[in-house]
Amino acid sequence: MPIKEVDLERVRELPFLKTANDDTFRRLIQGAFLQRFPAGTTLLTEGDSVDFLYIVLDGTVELSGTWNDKETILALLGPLSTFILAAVVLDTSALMSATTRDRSDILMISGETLRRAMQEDAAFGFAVSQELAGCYRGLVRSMKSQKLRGGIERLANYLITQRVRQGDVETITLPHEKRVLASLLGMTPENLSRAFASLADYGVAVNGPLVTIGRPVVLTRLAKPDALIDNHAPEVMRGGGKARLEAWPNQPERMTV
Amino acid sequence: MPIKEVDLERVRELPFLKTANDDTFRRLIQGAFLQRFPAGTTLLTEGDSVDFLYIVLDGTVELSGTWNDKETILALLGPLSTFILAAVVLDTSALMSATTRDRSDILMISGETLRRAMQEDAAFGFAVSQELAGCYRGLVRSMKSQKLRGGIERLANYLITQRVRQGDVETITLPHEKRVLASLLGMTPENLSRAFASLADYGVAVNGPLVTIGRPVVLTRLAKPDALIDNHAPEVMRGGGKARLEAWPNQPERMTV
DNA sequence: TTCCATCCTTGATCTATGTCACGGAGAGCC
DNA sequence: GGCTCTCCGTGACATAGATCAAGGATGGAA
Repeated sequence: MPIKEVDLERVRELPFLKTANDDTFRRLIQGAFLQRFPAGTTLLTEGDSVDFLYIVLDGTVELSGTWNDKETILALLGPLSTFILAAVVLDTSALMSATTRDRSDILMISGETLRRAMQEDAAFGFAVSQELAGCYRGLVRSMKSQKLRGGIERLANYLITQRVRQGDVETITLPHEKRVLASLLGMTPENLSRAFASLADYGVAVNGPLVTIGRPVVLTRLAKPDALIDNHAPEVMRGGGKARLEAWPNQPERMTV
Repeated sequence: MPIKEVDLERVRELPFLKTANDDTFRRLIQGAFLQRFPAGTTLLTEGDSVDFLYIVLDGTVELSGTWNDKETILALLGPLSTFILAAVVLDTSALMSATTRDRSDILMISGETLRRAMQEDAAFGFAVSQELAGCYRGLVRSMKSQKLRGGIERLANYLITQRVRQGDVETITLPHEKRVLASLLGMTPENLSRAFASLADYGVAVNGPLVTIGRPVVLTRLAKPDALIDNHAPEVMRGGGKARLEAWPNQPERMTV
């Protein structure tokens, strides 16, 4: 699948490619592939050695890990996310599997070329560091959420984050199947159902993939969102008024769709 | 506290400084401080803006996060670990608090200088990327352990990792108080006690900070260690023989003490 | 020595979460 | 319509983990 001019322009706008000089950019693109995959395609299995940096141009990619016949989803990535960057930088094997959830257009950049470019174009190398730092901080946030909050609280905060991202609407649309969401939030589908049921007391009404947040203030009081865990970018949080809610800066961090 | 020549040599050996050119190294050190802190000193509180990259030269530093009056330990760092690198690279505020657990010697490098150096010395910038990538992968491992394993399994794997790192000895020494270990493993101290008690059936005997692993094979059968979760570097795993145990490469990743 | 503080352990109990089983709603198909 | 499939919700139950309370061990400090 040829790389279209319009795709190139989109990719060029990625933060970690924006500061690269034209020469670096050209080199990276020259050895790159753009491929369209159907839903459910396994792009990478954990343990595989990694030859490419992947960039989601369209669709959704799920990053997951397994152990002892159990599986968990670690992140869901939408357009213009990179993944497997850390493994590429270290030229080692992947710790996570990557699977498409929708039909997806994926740009694959040669890992070898990327590493060489980083060592020759310092501005580009710095931008990659920033991208990695963003991924790292995204994971720190997930980890804190996982260890410090209970299931209902994780769900409540997820809903609030979605609400902000979807433009403070009253009714949000869950972007994924509920069993996928359950795994991302670290619980079973059965428990997610029950968590939704519990949130009815806080003004949350569920209708298929549509979730109406009738009393955002009440839900927020339960969720206690925190700027150091929840990344509500690009919108800024209003209301609430507690210490940590006062300043809610945009974080240039990876967003988990 | 003046920076001694011997300290400089140790710091120079850090992977992420080894490839830096002499000029870069000199510049980084020039604006650096070496400070000795007593145990229990808070170096950084989550939310603080970050001006320095920290490097543990001696002692132990705990990275923790809080929410809703609960606290959890995210990592315990020993000598020659860096921390808060991601926040420095992005010039943003810290997501974790950092506290000394022992008396500790900490080298502090100006964040501004570091960022400038990265953009001027591509080899150095690349090395920082590798350091960040290692931190990221360490967190991915923790996350998988947290979401996929139960408390007893997490403890069992912790013990096996310690055994490998301490040189395959029969009796290992827990490097931290048990309540600290409990928080790191994501459980309460009470539950850690009970988890130790359960492991008695698998040949584990506890005596204060000394833990004797009488039947490593039996414990390993329970723990099911996995190269994609547990980082047993620098030693290589022997025995076991299951698929994923065959190759257990040394991972150049951050080690959580 | 006695006192006190800290850390750890243990038992009783409660809560959260996982597991198993079942049934309904809806989509696609013949 | 009737079939089958997947996803979702729900009840009954089992298990893991948290909480509360108490007490034992240890190691200073007076």
